[in-house]
Amino acid sequence: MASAGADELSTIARVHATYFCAARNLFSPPKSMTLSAQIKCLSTDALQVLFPDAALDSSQVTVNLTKPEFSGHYTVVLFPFVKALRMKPADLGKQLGDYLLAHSTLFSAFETVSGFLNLTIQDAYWPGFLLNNFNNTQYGEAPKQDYRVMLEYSSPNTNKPLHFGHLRNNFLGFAVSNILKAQGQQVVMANLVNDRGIHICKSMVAWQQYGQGATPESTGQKGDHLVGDYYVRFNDAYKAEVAALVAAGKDQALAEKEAPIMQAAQDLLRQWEAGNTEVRKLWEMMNGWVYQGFNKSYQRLGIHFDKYYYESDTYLLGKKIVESGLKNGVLFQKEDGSVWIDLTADGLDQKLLLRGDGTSVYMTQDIGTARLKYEDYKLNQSIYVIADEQNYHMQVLKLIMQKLNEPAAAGIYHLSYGMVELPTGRMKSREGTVVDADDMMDEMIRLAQEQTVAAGKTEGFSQTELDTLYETIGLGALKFYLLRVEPKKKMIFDPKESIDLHGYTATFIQYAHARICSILRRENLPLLPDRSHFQNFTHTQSLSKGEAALLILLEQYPAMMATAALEYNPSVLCNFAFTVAQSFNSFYDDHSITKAENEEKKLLRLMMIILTAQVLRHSMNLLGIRLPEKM
RNA sequence: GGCCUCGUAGUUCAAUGGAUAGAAUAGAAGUUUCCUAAACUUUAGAUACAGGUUCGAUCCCUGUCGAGGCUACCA
Repeated sequence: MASAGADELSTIARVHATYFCAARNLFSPPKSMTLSAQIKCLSTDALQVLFPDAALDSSQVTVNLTKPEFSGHYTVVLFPFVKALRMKPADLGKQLGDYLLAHSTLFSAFETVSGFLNLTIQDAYWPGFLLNNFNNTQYGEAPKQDYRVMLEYSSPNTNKPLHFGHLRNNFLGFAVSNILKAQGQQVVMANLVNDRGIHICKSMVAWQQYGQGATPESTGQKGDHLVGDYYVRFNDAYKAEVAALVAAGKDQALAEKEAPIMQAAQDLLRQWEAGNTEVRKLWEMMNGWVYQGFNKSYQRLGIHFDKYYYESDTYLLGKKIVESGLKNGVLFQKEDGSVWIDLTADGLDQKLLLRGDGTSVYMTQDIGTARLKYEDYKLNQSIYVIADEQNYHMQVLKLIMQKLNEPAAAGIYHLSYGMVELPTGRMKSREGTVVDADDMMDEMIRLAQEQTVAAGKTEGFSQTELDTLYETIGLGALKFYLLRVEPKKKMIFDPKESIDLHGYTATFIQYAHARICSILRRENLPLLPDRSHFQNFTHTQSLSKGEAALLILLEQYPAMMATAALEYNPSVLCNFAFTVAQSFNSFYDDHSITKAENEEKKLLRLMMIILTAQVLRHSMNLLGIRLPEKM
């Protein structure tokens, strides 16, 4: 898991290193490189020319953004060279700065402060940048490549509705899929439905015993919620039975095993696996209810899948692979007939792959699915979006696949994320202490409506438009809230405190976007005007600090996207879009656009805000967040 | 017990080994005859603890303390 990530990172690092070294085309790095990369390239070459004996290479060159309290935009860190070259930082900075200024048109000034060389990007850089990109809907994306990756996400159990924790999984999987697509990869979004097993049998037993034929139609209840209620019902009954047995003098462990309703559930599972027609019919009916419910939720969440896998279809393949592994001697059988793999040599434990009664476990089915996925799409990589409680499971899966000599093994990567917890601890659907996903969506939309009305912002909208707006704001806030934290960190959500619509939120970004659209409407311009509108643009005046700050940010978008993709980390885009919106708001505050000082400034700023809106839309749309044109 | 995460302002989150640790929110003080004040400006406030490596450590290493997860013939 961590090691897979590290491998990936070091591979990319190597690619970059060779790229920079190969870019020996002195002082004319490719235009397609980001500013930061160009500066790194230029600085490396300059250092090698100035100090040929020092054997410096690009891996030692660090380029950062200049802190706002200093003048300049990008900073080269000089400390690493000071010792090797036996020079004072100020002297080194002066030499390097002079050289860069003399040999590149990128910079207009430099300043050395302690061990940092602060470089100022020439104003003349920006007109070309803007004209090339301001209305480019693909700005930030990378070219298509023949790299096939599957993202498995959502992967629900069919015995209960989605809860708040599942939402993190769904948003994360959807967002990362889109980010990788934007990076040119060919992505299959897959959903592996855990449709069989003891969990659904529990709901089935409870429904048989207490349901009296209830259906979604007869109760008016969403199917997944209906089935989920019987799952809770099962556990209530189970607890009562265990308590009764214990009160009658039974040992706790024995009581848990012998409780009649549990035995009934296990009996159902055996009948299911034996293909009992009645059981299969009940199973199909109740799963069908759940799928109807899930589909409604998915639709509302705005997520979708290219491919569904069902555990009931793959577990037999898993069994087959396990059986052949047994023949090969990779696996072994215990006296009771159960099948195991011994991973103690790898520092792990022995792992069960088939029960003594021949029924399969979770791992068995995962083995089958992994092979099936690989054969279906000839994948370069297979990413599993699964909570970190399954880190061990995924580590073992990959290892078993390797030992079984399955070609799918190499591409398996676990995108592990921290669980969403309540202030009181984990959500437990068995105990009914969950924040329901559907309820959460309702609540967010309600909140959006309440605050929109309170702010008096409903003028000029039809009721349909308002409903759409509330949903855009409410669901946007929900998605942003769950995506803005780095995936691997766990997060705590307190239902008593509603999700904010101010500050570091989707609403903030949506508002900046709406403001830009408002300006464009005023100017009778579409969101993405034709380049001919700016044919007369010439650059003669220097940029203000606010203009330069926003441009520096916008230029970083492709690099940010690449980072988000490399780290499988949508929070990078949340952070970036928020910073852009923040920078725009400040800019907006002390620069007039429609009433700019002169035509040149007006055209410049129009291009800037058009690109700003484009970047905000592009980044947020990847996360499944829509930006309204009016709010 | 073993293995793996994680401890940063009151709170929620940032910070490829680089400058005086950044935001948001809550707190304090301001801004609207001017393109949307769901905004902007100013202000106060934090690296759990102890060592080590380094020119430089929130980041890497060791130990202590604290939180969580895994270690099922559950999924």
